[in-house]
Amino acid sequence: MRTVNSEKAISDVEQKCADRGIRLTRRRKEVLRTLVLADSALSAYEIAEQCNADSNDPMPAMSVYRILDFLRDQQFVHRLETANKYISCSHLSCGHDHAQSQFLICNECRKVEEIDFSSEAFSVMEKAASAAGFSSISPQLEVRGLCDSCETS
Amino acid sequence: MRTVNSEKAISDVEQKCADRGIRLTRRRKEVLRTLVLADSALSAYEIAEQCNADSNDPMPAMSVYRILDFLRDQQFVHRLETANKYISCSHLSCGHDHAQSQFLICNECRKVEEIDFSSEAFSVMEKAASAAGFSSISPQLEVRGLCDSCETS
DNA sequence: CCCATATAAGATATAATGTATCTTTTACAC
DNA sequence: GTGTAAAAGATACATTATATCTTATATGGG
Repeated sequence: MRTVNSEKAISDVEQKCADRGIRLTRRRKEVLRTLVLADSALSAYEIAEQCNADSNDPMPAMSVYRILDFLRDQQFVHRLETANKYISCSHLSCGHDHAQSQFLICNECRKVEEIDFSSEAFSVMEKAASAAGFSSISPQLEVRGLCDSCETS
Repeated sequence: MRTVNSEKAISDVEQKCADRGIRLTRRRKEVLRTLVLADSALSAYEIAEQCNADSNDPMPAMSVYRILDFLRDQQFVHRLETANKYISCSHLSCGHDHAQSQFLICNECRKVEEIDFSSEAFSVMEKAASAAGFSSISPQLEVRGLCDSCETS
């Protein structure tokens, strides 16, 4: 498990949904829970598989995609574009917004860390982008590498 | 066309292959030329399609994948991980190595710019990564955004 | 020059990821 | 309760990619 506070994260999401006037249905909660409990980022089909292992009511992959769209719109889940996988936001229990999301992805063990680059780092990037004709850039960044434990082994 | 020097780029690659003792076969040259002439990044299947439009000898998609592997090994071509597309290196005619490759990708018109971030920008990122337990990170970075011309329209 | 070997290419099947669309069910307001 | 909108189910299919086996081509050593 990625966190000891999985249950709290889920109930915090429930509260946020209530606040926003949207529904965290049973199916959506299943998908969210799967991601919150996962040790790593999962593909949509892996999520479906995991849901099916956990319950008798089969979760079709198509539903997973739809539900991921919803959860991503709400910023509860991120899609890792370089990995075609999905991961729950590490700030589910925070009160404030997390428009920024930077990920470090280990090419060996697939571990993913969601970090906050300094605004300095981001503004350096923005400056370089702007010079190349891109004034507005996405704050989502995926950096591949080796985590320290994979590197030393 | 991305450059007026397409032909030069290709013959420079031929020279590099000769220097490295590897073969730039007809098929490989076809794929490379397609990418060098392309206005944008192409998927493997789009490359095959384009090759087939240009010649009578059908290029199977499987060959494209194999050839892309080769061209990527040699750093003549990059894979855009966030787009599942391929693009020729913008430094085909340079004498020196280009281990680094940073891309700005327009979410609207799909334009791609290959740029060189300052080493300062990269070291800022490395520092943040290192603090999060990733001491070795890949120099390939893909930043999504809107190019200035799409932004204003 | 011819053969042996290695590299490249061809061919086929299939896996993995994702989208489109139409129908049915469920939740919720009235 | 009934009507409406949102969610979920179901099916088909598109796109991207890998695995594997066979055939062709290039290249170096006799």
